[in-house]
Amino acid sequence: MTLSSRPSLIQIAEQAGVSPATVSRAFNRPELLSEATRTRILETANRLGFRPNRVGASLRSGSTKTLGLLLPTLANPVFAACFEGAEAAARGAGYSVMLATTGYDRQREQAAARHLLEHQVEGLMLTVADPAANATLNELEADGVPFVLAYNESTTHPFVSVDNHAAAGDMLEQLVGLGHRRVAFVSGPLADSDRAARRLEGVLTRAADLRIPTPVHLSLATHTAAERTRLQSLLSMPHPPSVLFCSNDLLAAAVIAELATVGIRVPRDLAVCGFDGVAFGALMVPSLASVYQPSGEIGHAACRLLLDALAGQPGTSRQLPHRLWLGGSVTAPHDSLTEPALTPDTTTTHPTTAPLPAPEPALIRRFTPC
Amino acid sequence: MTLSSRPSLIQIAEQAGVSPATVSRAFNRPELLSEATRTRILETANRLGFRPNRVGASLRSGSTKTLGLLLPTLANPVFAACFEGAEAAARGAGYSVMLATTGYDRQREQAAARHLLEHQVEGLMLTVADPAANATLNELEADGVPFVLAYNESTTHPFVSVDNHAAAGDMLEQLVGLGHRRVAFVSGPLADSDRAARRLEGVLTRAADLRIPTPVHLSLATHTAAERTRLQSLLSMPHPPSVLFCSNDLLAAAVIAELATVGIRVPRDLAVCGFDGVAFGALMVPSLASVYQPSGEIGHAACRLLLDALAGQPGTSRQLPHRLWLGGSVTAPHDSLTEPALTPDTTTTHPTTAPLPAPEPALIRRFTPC
DNA sequence: GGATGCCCTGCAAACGTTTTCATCACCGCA
DNA sequence: TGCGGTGATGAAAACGTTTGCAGGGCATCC
Repeated sequence: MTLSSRPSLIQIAEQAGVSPATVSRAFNRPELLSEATRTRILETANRLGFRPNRVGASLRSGSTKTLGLLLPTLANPVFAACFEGAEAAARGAGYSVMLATTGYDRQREQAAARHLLEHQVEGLMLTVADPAANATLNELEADGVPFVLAYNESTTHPFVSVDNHAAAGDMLEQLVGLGHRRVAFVSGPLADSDRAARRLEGVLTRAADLRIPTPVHLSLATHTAAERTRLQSLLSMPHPPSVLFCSNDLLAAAVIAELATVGIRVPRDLAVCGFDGVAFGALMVPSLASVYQPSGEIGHAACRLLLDALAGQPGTSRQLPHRLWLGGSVTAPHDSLTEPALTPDTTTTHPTTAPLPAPEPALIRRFTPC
Repeated sequence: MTLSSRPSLIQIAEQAGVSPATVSRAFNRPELLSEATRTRILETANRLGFRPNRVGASLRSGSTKTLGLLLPTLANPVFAACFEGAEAAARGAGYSVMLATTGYDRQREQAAARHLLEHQVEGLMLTVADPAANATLNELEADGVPFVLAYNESTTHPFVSVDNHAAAGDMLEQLVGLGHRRVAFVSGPLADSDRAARRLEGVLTRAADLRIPTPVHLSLATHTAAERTRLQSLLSMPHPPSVLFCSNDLLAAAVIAELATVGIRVPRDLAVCGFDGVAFGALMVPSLASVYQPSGEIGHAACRLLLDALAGQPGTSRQLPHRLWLGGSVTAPHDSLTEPALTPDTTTTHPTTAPLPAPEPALIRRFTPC
């Protein structure tokens, strides 16, 4: 019933009649001790409720066994999944993860990175707006802090992502295969996301390959009232797009909701697809067509890459395979019969494109508890 | 270009020609120093790129300025928002948050709590299955570790949540006001979530108050194939429910998707509502009717409560106000004309029930970057 | 001019652990 | 009997910081 704080290693040593060093060894190098002393120590520790103090250990050993993870926001389930993947990988290696979110704000990004470094994280995993020009990254580099990018792609820094260029191209190809010719790519400000920029590029490149009209790019900025009219004016052009390819699923959902308010039905009047493959997209009605990227694995792989680097095994950047999920939000355009459709075998194939397995049969299960 | 790790406070002291103590004070108690020495130290620190080592500081001061947050999963945006709220509150007070997820697993819960405590977090915020009987909580209590529950309600432990009982009752009342009489409450196993249990209770109590037939409870467990048929058999009863009240939004979305596969349209054939008020619910078409709970603020308030307790100002549990969001997934039942509707003023009113402000006009903005 | 007090700074211990080095007992072997 | 080796443990320093205590300098006041 005492509120006495837990005993330290020293008290265990005294109680067990050994030196502090021996107690330490009982936990970290048990093979060095005799059976007898080891069990005696473990028993005393148990009895007194000993809990090793990582702060002391970290200070002395110079290793906190902790990694930092810097993400834009957890409101996007993509990043939430990334955290869980990274955390699992870290835990598997005896490491902890310290998470911080930036809200897409450069100031907070830098502040958070420094904060994590003050906590002596041994390395960092992060997603930034544009790795090619990023103050935080430069600082890390200058400091010699090991780090790995997640979701970003870079020629100069280690990263884990999907091949955004190819993935977006693959989705476009599917759309074209369904008969779509007039495509609009919808995104936020490209300066805020190199992913969106690459996806747009991928769409444009593949469109040229497939010889369809150059897709329109609609970049929605902050001010929504105005953006709403821009979206509508896009759709009231003489030859409006038959499909909107949104740079991420959250945006796609928002766009679909927006369209609904002006009476445009998806996919009947207009097809819409997204990018990310978030779980709730599969629950939408119709389900959201999307490019699935394995977020949990991205986090996991980024963490592994970082851990390997810390262990002196630098490893190499990875592009994990994406999958196309052709949900009900995309169908053939209603005027598709009036335009010649490409035959499937004129389209190029990509090794990373594979049909997504049947929709998760146990979604209910995963969402049941709370 | 040197990979030299950052200098310690000692090097700064040497360079600036002062004692380590003075350097420490330059950062923590600057008012104690003369203008001259303070600026000299700060300059040297800046020049050498000094970064205070929190591990050393924590060890000496006995305070890590870090709190633990233990949540079931980030896959549910409710908890993601909770983290961001808690993190903001902590940051505002100079604290950090260390997050761990349990995946609704008791073993992991306990392990994670211990892990956080080894990291010397000064207190814990957590969401558990049932606070009335929880090994982790008992251990914390026995250890005298300060903690605050989030989302859980408890008579014996401090918590921050909404009034689940009243909130669910209020939603039921709205449904009844629309003409619904046959209600089914759908949840996961109640043992996994005291929130769901309280919501069910709230529904049953209010149903009795309003003198409508006792709502049916459908508890969906793990095995989905079987659950699917249970759901369908519920709907093929002689007098099937006209509305499904799901214990959370993710479940509601999954149920709606499930219904769609068997040709049941929402809300035309059956109304569905959820609980949580997650952002993507507002983006669904039709938008998901739900009980909105302020997750960010729950996290924020829980953190404040914990911080106050650490500061010796114990504070009291809080139930934050909920809001009803009457999305398009709920309309009057198609047979409502055949049944007498209660007049609005026969229904009781609750202070925490207030109409939700117009749907977030800038949803697109929030989801644009990635 | 000496006592008083305040402002600024330094000394040194302490936080809890890890780790290097040394010690000691004991065994086997020549 | 002596010697090298091995296995088990201890002594003590170190990690980077904070903080109680003390002291020196300087001004103020009687």
